[in-house]
Amino acid sequence: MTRPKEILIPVTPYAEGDPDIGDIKNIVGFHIRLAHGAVYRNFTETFSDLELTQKQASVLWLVDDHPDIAQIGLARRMQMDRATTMAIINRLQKRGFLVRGKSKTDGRKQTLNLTNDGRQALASAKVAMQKHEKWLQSRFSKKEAEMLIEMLSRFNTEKPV
Amino acid sequence: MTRPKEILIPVTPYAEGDPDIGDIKNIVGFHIRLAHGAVYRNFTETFSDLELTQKQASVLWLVDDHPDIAQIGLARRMQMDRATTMAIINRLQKRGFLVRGKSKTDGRKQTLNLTNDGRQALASAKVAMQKHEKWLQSRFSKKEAEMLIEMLSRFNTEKPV
DNA sequence: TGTAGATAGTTAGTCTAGCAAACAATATTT
DNA sequence: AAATATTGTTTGCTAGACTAACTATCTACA
Repeated sequence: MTRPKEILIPVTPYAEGDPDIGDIKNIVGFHIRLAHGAVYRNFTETFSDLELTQKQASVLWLVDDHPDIAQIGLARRMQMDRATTMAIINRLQKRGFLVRGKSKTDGRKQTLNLTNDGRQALASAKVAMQKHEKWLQSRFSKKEAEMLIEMLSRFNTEKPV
Repeated sequence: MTRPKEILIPVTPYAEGDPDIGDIKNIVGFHIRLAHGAVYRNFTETFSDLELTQKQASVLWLVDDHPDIAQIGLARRMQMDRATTMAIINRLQKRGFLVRGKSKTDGRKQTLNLTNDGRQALASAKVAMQKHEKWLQSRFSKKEAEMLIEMLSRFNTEKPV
């Protein structure tokens, strides 16, 4: 492991002055991206043994929480389009973690359910997730974590009223 | 534009109880990913005329802020590896937005600088960024936005002390 | 009822991005 | 002087996001 001599923290907490964007340090989007990258890297490291990505683990989790869910339901919950969802489901199916079935109520839809292997993978994933979340949440008090989640969820609303 | 009949907001603000991860709704990583996705999509929409990605716009901005910066400097600031940085620089160079030069102080390094086209693209990007940030920050008070940035930046520290 | 439009899944193709591994050239350290 | 580190580069692989087209099915309404 080589440590860079100069550790550049590309951010300052915030800047004084008016909110216009003279400085990249004040761009919320920039910070979301950096944070996402850091979280992604830690996730990948934590899950390297399991060989599951964030998306894949989330899909396993959601399918387990919602048996017989259709791809479109997954897509909505994870805010992905159908094509992307297909690709992810295909990968998980190829590894034998879930199976597609026929919906009894809607001929267009299929049902998704975990296999035993899938359930086992999810169980391992939840253990790893605990470690990952610990890494994340160690940076925040419980109250702060709640606040962070609440603030992040505001991005997923259609439009602020 | 077809609107889904059922709009699924995949989150609840937070859940009561202890912080262990029985529920995907309490996973910070999950929310970061969703938020990042939403921000990314709005960015892409806002920047569709300019045909610039988040990364590309950020690189233009940083090169403008730091003339003669080397690729490795950019990589550190944006937390990318060298290979990824290469690819992004190559794309921007191919479009004539920046040029590579020779560093006078270190034979291994190259200098990056914007061309006139690059400066022009950045100027347009900053205008679009203003719109994008407005979309983002409309969800937050000024104080909340500052808090959010501060909290997000905690992910980019090595380890919490 | 019958038809037009919406929805769900699928496939193919394109693009960005991340990363590992290797290599050459240059700097730094010992 | 030799060993090690750093920087840029190339190649190859992977995941993921998106568009466009197509089929099958369902829904709505004239």
